[in-house]
Amino acid sequence: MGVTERKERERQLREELFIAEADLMLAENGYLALNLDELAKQVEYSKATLYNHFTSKEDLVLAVTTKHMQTRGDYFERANLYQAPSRERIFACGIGDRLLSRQLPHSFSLSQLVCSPSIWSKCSAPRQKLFESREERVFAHCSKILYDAVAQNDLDPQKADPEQITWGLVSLSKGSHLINNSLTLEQHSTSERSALDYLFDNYHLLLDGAQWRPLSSEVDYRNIEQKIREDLFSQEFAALNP
Amino acid sequence: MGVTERKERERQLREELFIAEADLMLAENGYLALNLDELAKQVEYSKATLYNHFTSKEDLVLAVTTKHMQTRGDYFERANLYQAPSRERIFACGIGDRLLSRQLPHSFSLSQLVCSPSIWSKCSAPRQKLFESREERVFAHCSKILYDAVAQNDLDPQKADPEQITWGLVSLSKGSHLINNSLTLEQHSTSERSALDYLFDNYHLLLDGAQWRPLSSEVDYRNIEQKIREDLFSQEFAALNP
DNA sequence: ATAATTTTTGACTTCAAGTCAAAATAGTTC
DNA sequence: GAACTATTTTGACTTGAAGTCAAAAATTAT
Repeated sequence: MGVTERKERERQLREELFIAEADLMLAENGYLALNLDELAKQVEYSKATLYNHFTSKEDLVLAVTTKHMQTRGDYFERANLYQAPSRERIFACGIGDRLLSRQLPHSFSLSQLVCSPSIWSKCSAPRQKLFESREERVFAHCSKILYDAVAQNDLDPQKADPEQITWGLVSLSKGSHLINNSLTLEQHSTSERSALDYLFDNYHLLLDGAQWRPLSSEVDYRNIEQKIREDLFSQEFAALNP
Repeated sequence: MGVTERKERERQLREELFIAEADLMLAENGYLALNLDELAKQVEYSKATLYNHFTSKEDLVLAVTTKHMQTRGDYFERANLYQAPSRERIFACGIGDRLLSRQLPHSFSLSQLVCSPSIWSKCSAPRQKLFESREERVFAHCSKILYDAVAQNDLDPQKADPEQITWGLVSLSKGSHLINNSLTLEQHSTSERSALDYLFDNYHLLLDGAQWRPLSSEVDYRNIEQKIREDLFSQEFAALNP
């Protein structure tokens, strides 16, 4: 008798509906403007039903963010499995990251928010665990690429610590997106380009500094960027600008 | 008759008291836990008096953050006026930045917060202007150092765009602090060191990538870090660990 | 001393998160 | 298919904090 299973499936579907709708609203107006009364009306359930699924507003936001992190993991997996030199594979992670931030411009500020103590502490333990495992998966793909880079002699761990490089790249990405979401910082550019426009250039500055071969003086990473877009993310990029 | 002046001075002092107390409370428990009823009790004024000074809770937080930005500007000014090669001066900015984040560990998340649309839009125009000018001052000191680096032939603008480098360094700093404040990200380190511990190493990776002379293969920036601490920030660092 | 002005405040409104007992619905048993 | 049980849903409620305002208190001017 599959009644329990069917019910569970329905519950799952309902939850996904809630998460998807909350995602839309978050994309629209951000966390502080997210109103559960409004969301309840939108999904045509009562607010109390929402609280049947999520322990708090924060818990709901964590669920949305976990979904985003799943997608990031998918993109990084593709990058990791890509048949290319290690430096191209790590670059592909960056391109996937950038793609995600175009598809879901609010994903960066959400994951910041969710990892801050005041939000995190109000989330349920199961959802915290799930988010952590999704995030772990993202890091595991990075680490694998770093490991291969050393194994394949593209990177000398004596010259630059692989873990350091990982944190450098993550910092660059997070920082650039942060600046991009900031209302004041952008203004200090004298050119029209801003932190996010320079992100890939700065990746390569850092990787050149670490002497991760091939250096950007040896190959043209602008062309390689195009190649990676086509090889790994052609559908997604095509769908971006309709 | 200096009655108006005296009153203005008293008002100013009162405001500083409010800001200082709010700063303490923010350092303690963060933005979401900041309660204006509690703050009013603490400073022994009514909440309505607080609203006589600040148009909203957000406006108060912006005032706190502006004070922090003033200090950052002071540190960057010191770095800019330092009699040393350009690369040491830009490094000194990084050291000042890091110092500030030790003195005021909450300053980073506050300035993030304040520049997000939902907060920024609830602040008064005069305080927005003030914050922007404080931030502008910080950038102006950076730009001056970049300009000098090119003028003194330490940096070739053909190889790496000075504006790009600025954004790279700012991204690295913001990103590392962001990670440091995140409850989940830190866990993915296999060593005990984390993003912030690697920050200066990554600065130098980036600056080496940009070929900003002297390269870290030519001089020992660990020693230079000690020198800068003593030359520019000795008092502040001494006061840090009581 | 008194009138005018400014400052301060307690009591209020508003809004959204979160709770809960009762109603509605679905499933089970005879 | 009626009666009983379990689960799900909900409207109406409580709570807590931001923000408002008219009146009281304090200060200054005449």
